[in-house]
Amino acid sequence: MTTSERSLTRIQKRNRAAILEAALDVFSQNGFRGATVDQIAKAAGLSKPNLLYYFPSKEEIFTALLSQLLDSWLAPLRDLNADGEPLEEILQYTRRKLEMSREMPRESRLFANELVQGAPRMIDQLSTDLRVLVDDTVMIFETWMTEGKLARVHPRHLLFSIWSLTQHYADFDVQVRTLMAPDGPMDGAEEFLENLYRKMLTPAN
Amino acid sequence: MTTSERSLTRIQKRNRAAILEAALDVFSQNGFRGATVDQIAKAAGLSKPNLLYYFPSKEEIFTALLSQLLDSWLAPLRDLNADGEPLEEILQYTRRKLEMSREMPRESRLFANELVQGAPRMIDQLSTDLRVLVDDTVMIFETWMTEGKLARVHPRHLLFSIWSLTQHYADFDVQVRTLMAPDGPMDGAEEFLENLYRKMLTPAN
DNA sequence: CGTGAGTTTGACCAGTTGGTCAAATGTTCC
DNA sequence: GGAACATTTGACCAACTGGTCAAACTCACG
Repeated sequence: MTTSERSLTRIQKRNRAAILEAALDVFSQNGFRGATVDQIAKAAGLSKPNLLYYFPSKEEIFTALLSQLLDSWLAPLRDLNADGEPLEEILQYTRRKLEMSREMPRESRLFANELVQGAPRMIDQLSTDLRVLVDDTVMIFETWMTEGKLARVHPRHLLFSIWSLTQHYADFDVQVRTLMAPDGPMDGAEEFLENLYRKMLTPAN
Repeated sequence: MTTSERSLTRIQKRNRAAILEAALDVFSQNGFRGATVDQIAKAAGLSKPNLLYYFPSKEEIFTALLSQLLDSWLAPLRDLNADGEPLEEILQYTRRKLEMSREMPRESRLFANELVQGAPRMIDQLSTDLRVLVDDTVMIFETWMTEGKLARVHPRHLLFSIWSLTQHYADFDVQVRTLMAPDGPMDGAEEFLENLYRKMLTPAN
């Protein structure tokens, strides 16, 4: 946030929020380059010059949106409790990520879109914030494994697997939907994932 | 293929191939809308009008590329042998998909880009060709499970899991690379996946 | 070689897009 | 009620983009 929340007019608050909401819609559907400022403006119920009165450029809308979303996107991982029961913590995290695929598919696709094109506007945050968070998580995983509370697997690939197995349902929704029909796209997904991680991660005695 | 391979000039063959190769590069990096005809032309070593002499439009380049690639992309799945040893067949398939992520990341990203944006130019093939192939595969999986040669899991989610766990490494390469450094992005991936599928799919006795 | 078909190109066009600007309209607050 | 400030808009612009076209050039082949 460049401007402090306090100094914002009633109208500024409403319009900035509407713009970011509209931008999420449009960017997640079309990617950065595929989205037009006009589309976003229309979706936000503003004229293009009016939108550009609130954000100086398309680029700025996008980065504002990214930094606003990244935090909440990563929150479940931060909530991982090192003192909890390892397998249950991981299952809980997986469930939350799967739920986010269902409830926040636009956010998932926004990141997917950006990542698949090399994440030109995200690399900095990836290599700092996310990297740190992942390193911390990996240490937790390793402690659990050393203590014999979790089967030994590569901790980073474990994390990737959770991300890809859950976000897949949001990012490639069209494909999943097509191939699951007439069932709903996520029918049975939770059971599948719970079984997968239980079998893989339950320590051998 | 609209034109039969036979009736093509030496030059036509060379240039059409160069264009498709260049198009794979450009489309996979930028998505359909993000790619410009000029970029593709330059990458193919042609002028824009010259490129448009071989393909009538950007759209046509893209669809030609898609239909050319989809077959080879799905080949490993077609090769699944219903009479083979179930677990080994699946591990073999997983290994091949992982190898394709390493060796053909552009193809993977091309499809990912398209799918994440709702696959407007692929839906037909998804709901016909791919759907049939998946249905066939599901039947094989179900036979194996009924015979007790494979632990019972949701067959469609099993397939999705293989796709997402392997293609992840190509599609989100930037992220994986950043978070795996200083190790190579795919170090340990094969072992991780083999362990995962063995543990999940080995039938309980 | 020369001729007709195949290939290449520069110039061009119309539509789209990100962004600007001055003027008009609203809002706030004394 | 009006001055100062915030918001909104229509008109506009330059850059980019997909695509066209006629003219020039190159190549295969008799």
